[in-house]
Amino acid sequence: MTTQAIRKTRNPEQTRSDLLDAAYTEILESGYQAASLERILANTSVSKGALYHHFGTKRELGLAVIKEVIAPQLAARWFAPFTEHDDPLASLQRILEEKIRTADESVIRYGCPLNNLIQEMSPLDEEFRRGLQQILELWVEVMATALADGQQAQKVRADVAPKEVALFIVAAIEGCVGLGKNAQSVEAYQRCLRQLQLYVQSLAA
Amino acid sequence: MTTQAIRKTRNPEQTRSDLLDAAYTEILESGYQAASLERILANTSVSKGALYHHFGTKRELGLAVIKEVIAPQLAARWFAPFTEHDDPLASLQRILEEKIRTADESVIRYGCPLNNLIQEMSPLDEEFRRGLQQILELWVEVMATALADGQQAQKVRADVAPKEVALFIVAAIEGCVGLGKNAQSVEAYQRCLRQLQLYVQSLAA
DNA sequence: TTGACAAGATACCGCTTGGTCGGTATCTTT
DNA sequence: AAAGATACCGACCAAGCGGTATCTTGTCAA
Repeated sequence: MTTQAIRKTRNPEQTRSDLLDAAYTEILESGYQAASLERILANTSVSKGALYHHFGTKRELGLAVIKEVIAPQLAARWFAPFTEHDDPLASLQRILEEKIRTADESVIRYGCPLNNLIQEMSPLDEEFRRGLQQILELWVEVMATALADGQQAQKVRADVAPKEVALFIVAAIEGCVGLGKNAQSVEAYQRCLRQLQLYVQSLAA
Repeated sequence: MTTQAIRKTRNPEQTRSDLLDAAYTEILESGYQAASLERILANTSVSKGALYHHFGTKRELGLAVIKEVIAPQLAARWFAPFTEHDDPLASLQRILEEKIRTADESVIRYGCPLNNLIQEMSPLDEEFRRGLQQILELWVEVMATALADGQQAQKVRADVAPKEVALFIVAAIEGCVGLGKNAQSVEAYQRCLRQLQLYVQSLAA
């Protein structure tokens, strides 16, 4: 016989979304493997029963965080701006300028959630890897397409290989975040992105 | 009363070094937090008592791996080649060419031990962060010095800022490894490094 | 109004984890 | 040879982990 501390009103979608948010934060702070379900529950005042009602395993929760939290977040912050104009280099410069301007301690502290999970999980779990890879490929594709369009519009040098350069730029971005994170220095992060800006500039026709 | 399975001959240095090697591998495969002491012991046939004789805590073992295994390894593979010649860009191209040529599944599978630990540990443990930062700073410094020397010798464009560019190159390298790791694709890794080569080439006077 | 099911609660479980501790064997010193 | 320090052994421990079982309660269609 148990007395239950019942939530007044039910709201399964809210519960699910609360769990995803808390899990996202916990994973960002501790990594996936070290993420504690107990801690996630404590931060949501959701019960373990509710958690396992919505997600079959910790793994499922982690995969859902990738698909439903991280992917949309990156899409909004990095992909979307490209589709707005016909000069991809200008778009990219604007994005980078924005990142440099708004860089603060929170970005530098925990780094890029995508990159964090890549380094930790991609050798350990094939499904995690594929989820992350999907985001990465979309990112590269969006950028490559924009670069190719830019070539048509004579804004981008004809000798650049769009896919290759897009891949490199994504790599450089992740690298910059990573270095800034370890230096715990907003300034180092900004200096690194500035060099990337110079590189992007050199791609102009 | 316990009967002990004694090692015929004592060899503390060997034991310590065995532990460091096994810990390095375990950390590379699982990350630091998920690294299991039991598994390390199983791979070394060293007893738990011996481990805790040489290292006070798991943390000490991890820090020792950074200082005594990862740091020298990176120094040998990435720093040393710079001091050999007076044309830093040529040195760098040679290093990158070598990396592209010898890229194999093992590099792509587990990525860069330095980068892995950065993403996982730098927000969680200040001493880990400092140990990793020391390696990073040395790397950047070696490269920056080489670039500055290259400017003196008129081999490097006068308008490049050595420290900034060195930082960016290190970031780009880590980024390339990271992307290759998640793509599980030697080819993606190579393509990414090729773009870095083109960038390095553009620095020539 | 009621039956069926979704949603949520909580006590509990087996297992692994990093770490401890009393003890023993070997090596060095005197 | 005695003694003291160093190296090593392995049983044990508390805590935290992800996961399960069993229960109650809210919701809504029939």
